[in-house]
Amino acid sequence: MKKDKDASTEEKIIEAARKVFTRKGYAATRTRDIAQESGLNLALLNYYFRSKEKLFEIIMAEKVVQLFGTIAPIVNNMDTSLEKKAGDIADAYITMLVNNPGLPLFVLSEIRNNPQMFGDKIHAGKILTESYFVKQIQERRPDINPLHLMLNLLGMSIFPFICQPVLEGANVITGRAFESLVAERKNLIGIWFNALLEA
Amino acid sequence: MKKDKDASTEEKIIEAARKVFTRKGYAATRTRDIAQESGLNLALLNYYFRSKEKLFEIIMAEKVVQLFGTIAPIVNNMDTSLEKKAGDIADAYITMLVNNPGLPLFVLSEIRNNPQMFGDKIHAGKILTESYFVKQIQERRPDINPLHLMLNLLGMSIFPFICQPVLEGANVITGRAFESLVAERKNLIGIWFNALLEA
DNA sequence: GTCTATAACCTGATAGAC
DNA sequence: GTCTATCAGGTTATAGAC
Repeated sequence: MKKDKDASTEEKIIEAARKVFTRKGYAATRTRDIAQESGLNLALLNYYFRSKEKLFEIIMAEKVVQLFGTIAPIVNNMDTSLEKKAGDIADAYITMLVNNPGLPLFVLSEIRNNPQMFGDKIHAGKILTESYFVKQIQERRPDINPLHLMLNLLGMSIFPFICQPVLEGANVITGRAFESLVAERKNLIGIWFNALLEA
Repeated sequence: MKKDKDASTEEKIIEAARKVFTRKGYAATRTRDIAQESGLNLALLNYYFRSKEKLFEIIMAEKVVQLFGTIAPIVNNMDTSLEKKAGDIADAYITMLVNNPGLPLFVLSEIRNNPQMFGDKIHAGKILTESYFVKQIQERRPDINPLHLMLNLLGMSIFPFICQPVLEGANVITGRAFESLVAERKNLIGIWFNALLEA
C-alpha cells in the first residue's frame, strides 16, 4: 500500500480523481475539486491526462472492473458447489464494498447517464448468462429463469450499499453499526440463497 | 391523464423536467435540455420557477414521495399478515417501477450527492424501524435484526430496476422481456420472503 | 515538471421587445 | 405570457514563465 508520501504526481492525481469522481459523479465534479484534493494545481491534470473526460475514463474503467470483476473467478470455478459459490460471492462483494461503499451507485449511475459508452465493455453479460454458476443454477432449478436467482443473490449483497446514503441520512443505521450489519450478511446470504433454491 | 395537447405551460415544463432530471440527474441536466424537451424556451423556466434549483426541488420532492410513499399504507396496515404484506409490497413496488424504472437510481444518487439536503425529509426511517410490518417481523424472528429482512425484500423488488441500464447495455435482457421478468417477480417475491422467514 | 494567468467556452439567469 | 438577445459567472483547457 503506497502512501501519498512517495506517490508520483500522476498517481496523486489518479487517487484524487478516484475519490472525487466516485463521491460526486462525473457531471458534478469540477476539475478544480480534483486539483485541490490532490494538493496540486489545475494545469497538471491536463498535462498528465489531456482532459477531464480522459481522466474519468481511466477511473471508470477501473471501477467497472472492480464491480463486475470481483466475482468473475468465483462464478467460473468448476470445483465448487452451487451453495459454496453463493456464499463466496456474498463474502467477496461485501468484503470489497465495505472498503468501497459508494462503488455500485457510482458505476450504475454513470452507466445510466451514458449507456452507449459501455454496452460491450461490460462482461456482466457473461457472468449473468454464460457462467458456470448460472449453469449450476439451471441444473438445480430448470423451472425458473436463473436471472431471478442471480438478481436475488446480487441484490442481497449489493443493495444495502446502494441504500447506505439513505440509511445514514435517515439515521436508520450508521457508521460502525452499518458495517457490522453487512458483515453479518457475509454468512447469512449463503443460508438465504439455499432457502431460495428450495422455495 | 392529461396529455400535452391541453397541458398548461407550467405543466409542460414540469413534465419535461421530470423526464430530463430523472434520466440524467441534477448536475448533468442543462436548463436548455428541459426547455427543448418541453418545446418552450429557456426564459420561461425562470419565469415560472425562478431557478433550476427550485424546479429540481419540486421534482425531487415528488419523486421521494413516490419512492418511499408507495408502501407506506401497506406496512402500517394492521389487518394483514406478515406474508400478505410482503407480497403486497413487492406488487406495489414493481407495478409502480415498471412505469418509472429510473426512479430508484435517480433518487438514491441525488441523496448521495446531497445527503444533508434530506435527512429528516425522508420517512424511510419510520418504515424501516417503526412500522407495523417491522414489528411483525420481530415477533416472528426475534433472533435476527429485522433490517436484514427489510433489505432483502426491498432489494428483491427494487434492485432489478437499479440494474436495468446494465442489463440493457450488456444485452442480458431488454425491453419487453425485462418487463415480463419483473412481472413474474410480483408473485415470486412473496414466496421467497416466506422462505427467508423460515431460514 | 510545475506553476500563475488567461483564453475559450458553457450555463443559469435576466432585460426588454412584443 | 412568451420570445430573442445578452449578461455575469463559472469551468475546462492552454500559454508561457520558471
